[in-house]
Amino acid sequence: MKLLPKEYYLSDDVVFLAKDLIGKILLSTQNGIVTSGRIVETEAYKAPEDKASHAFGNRYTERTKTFFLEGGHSYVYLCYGIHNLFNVITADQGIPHAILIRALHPLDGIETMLNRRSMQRLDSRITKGPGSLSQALGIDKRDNAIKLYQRNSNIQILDDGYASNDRLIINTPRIGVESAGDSAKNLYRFYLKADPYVSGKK
DNA sequence: CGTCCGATGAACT
DNA sequence: GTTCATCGGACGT
Repeated sequence: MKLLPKEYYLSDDVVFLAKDLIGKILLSTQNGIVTSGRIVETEAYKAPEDKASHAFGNRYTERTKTFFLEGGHSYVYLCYGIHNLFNVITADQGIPHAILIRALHPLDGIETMLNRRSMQRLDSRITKGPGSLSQALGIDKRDNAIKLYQRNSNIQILDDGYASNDRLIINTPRIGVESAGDSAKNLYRFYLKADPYVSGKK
């Protein structure tokens, strides 16, 4: 079980990293309570040329300034006024690439996740979809712009040796970006085939 | 099964 | 005022 080092996030190939993060473990510690899950679905956002990204055209606002931090930081923002969406910033400082984590296969702290999700019984909706997984892991705006590669961080990404490359990873267009013109056609979404926690299906 | 829509806030026209 | 990287409940087939 190894914490991904800062260097891991500095690649300028955000599409490769989106695929490579499949199988890694996202771990959240909130008030001393640990919850975690294996990443089974991601999407790359390759600004400045990507119209689907908040940082399209290097747009720089109070919200998007996080994109311009060095790779290895988190980017958490409020979507549709309700859902906190968790992203990983990649590449060197000043290059606004990001990866949205869209689904997890739950591992630790399932009881806590059930409580946060107001669910009685475990089913795949617990961490299926970017808003749902953030709620399950207790992620909100306080977790924005933190360093994911430090041992004392509330959010960390770990590699336990799970060989995701030996499994079938599907590559498709992204979800919910129809208005992004040609950028919507890019095959920037990755997911583990046959995993029940992948979004967009039952 | 499917489609529709409200919730709710940040950023933009 | 409108749009938006979403979700879940309501209702029709």
